[in-house]
Amino acid sequence: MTAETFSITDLAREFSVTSRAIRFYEDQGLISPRRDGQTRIYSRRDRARLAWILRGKRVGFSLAEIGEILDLYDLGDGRLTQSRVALARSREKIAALKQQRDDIDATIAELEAFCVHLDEYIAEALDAAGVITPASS
Amino acid sequence: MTAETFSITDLAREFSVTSRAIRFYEDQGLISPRRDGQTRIYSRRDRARLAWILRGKRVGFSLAEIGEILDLYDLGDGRLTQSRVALARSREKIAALKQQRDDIDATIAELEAFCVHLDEYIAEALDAAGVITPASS
DNA sequence: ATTGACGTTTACGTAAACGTCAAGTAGGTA
DNA sequence: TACCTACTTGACGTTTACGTAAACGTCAAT
Repeated sequence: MTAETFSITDLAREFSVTSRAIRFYEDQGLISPRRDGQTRIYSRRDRARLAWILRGKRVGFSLAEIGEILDLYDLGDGRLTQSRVALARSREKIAALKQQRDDIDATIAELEAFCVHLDEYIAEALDAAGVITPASS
Repeated sequence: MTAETFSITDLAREFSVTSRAIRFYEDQGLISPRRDGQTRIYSRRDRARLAWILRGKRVGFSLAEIGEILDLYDLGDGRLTQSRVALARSREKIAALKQQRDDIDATIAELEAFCVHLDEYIAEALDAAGVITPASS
């Protein structure tokens, strides 16, 4: 079974980030590991948060936005109004992400079409040079 | 039919960016409109490049990366080696984009699940307060 | 003739997300 | 005891992508 707690370098290695970055996320209020004296000790929950942070980054969220989202997860008191706000915010994020996914799909499509052109061009160029290409038999 | 040429503010308005940003893209070598004296005049090709730039940004490319990609499109002499490089680079970008799309899908799924929880929580809270909710009849 | 809208360049400012020292502590090992 | 390693907190540096202000030219309308 995986360990219950982790050091900062454990997490740094596991997620391929520097410990400097992890401390920075803490400065920004995104993680709050407990301490043993000065030393930070990360729980699995902290580890999960870090994973969220990093994926959020890959998806294009700023650290501030990631902070907001993580806050939404910890409603704490679970007040009704707060839940509603969280719901609205979450749906906004979802809409933004869907838009972004469409952008990505469009970009992929365009690049793939471009690859096809390149393929054809390369095949022709080789063909013109008298090289036998797989599809030109 | 749409105009053949555009001013910087035309494009700024159309794409909701500042003219400052557009000039900046020019500084970075991403667009090179022709000039009438000092004044920039953008062709439809320039406009298309700008659209590419902005979508590239939304997708998470840096301006430098966008520059690379745009360069790939203008092979110019169309040298064989260059085409092969372009092909390889394009496929790398495509792979990265697909990875990113998966990240986005995962994030959307997580947020949607969270929304479901919130919905349930809100319904329960209202129910407990004696409010009649649509699904609790 | 002046105002206003639009354009230009040059140059410094800024926010985000860390990198990179510097300088010190705490604990284990040779 | 000396040293090494891991960890800590500042604090300044860096890159990216523009914002913003200064100072000016151009042209149409009032």
